[in-house]
Amino acid sequence: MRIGQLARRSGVSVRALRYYEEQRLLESTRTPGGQRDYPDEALERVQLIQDLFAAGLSSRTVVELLPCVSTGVATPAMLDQLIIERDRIAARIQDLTRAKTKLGRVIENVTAANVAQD
Amino acid sequence: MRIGQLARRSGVSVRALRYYEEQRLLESTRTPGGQRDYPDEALERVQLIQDLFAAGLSSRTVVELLPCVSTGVATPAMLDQLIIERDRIAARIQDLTRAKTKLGRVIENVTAANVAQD
DNA sequence: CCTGAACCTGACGTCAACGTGAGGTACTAG
DNA sequence: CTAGTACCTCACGTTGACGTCAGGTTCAGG
Repeated sequence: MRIGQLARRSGVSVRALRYYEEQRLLESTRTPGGQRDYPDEALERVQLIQDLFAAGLSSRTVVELLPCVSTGVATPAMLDQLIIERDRIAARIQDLTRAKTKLGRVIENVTAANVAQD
Repeated sequence: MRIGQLARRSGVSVRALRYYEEQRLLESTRTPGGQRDYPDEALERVQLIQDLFAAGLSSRTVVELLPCVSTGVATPAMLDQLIIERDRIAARIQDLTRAKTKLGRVIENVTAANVAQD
């Protein structure tokens, strides 16, 4: 599969895929002409990368953790890092939940005020 | 209260507080000498700003929503925006929860493998 | 009066994850 | 063989929320 197709299937830009390769998050073989060629598994991989990015991990962290995420094998240091990141995500969820609750209350207030006004 | 004290109390940097003012998120009166002077309520305000930033809102969005967040009065457009942001946060929580679950499974796998190895 | 800490205003630097040309090469259909 | 599209590699631009340095001013204590 070439880069354009992978981009369309995964929903990320061609530029992003090249960036992932630059950051060693994603590999590709090359055609004799020098164009990138991806196996089908690349799609999953890209989606995993996107998930981790969406979770706020940096590409540096992702590149460190990808091996054990895909193979299930990790050094103690990698395990520590995994736990750190999971906890960071959990904390972030707490933050977001608080903010959401706050906004929710504001919405209730505003709605109530508007209804009262009608 | 002067800017240094507000910074220490709120846990944000002096630079950040000046930035908030630049973005019209936070007001201050000035001493005759030109130094910023904050009322006690500024502390709450800063914490609210931080919460909204942490929730991924931009300063532009925050400056639009702050009035109704603090006063409880909103135009229909503001209400729409509030709802949009709340839903965005909810979606983000979903993403993070998925990522957390994924990492959690990886951690389980790794831990199981390591235990088996012992 | 004088010093050291805290403050002031510009204004340029940073960082990540790409976007966006520029200028050239590879692949595919007819 | 020749379009037209997809692809390639630089390499600079973007955005948001500040960090940081320069050069000067204000404030509190002794």
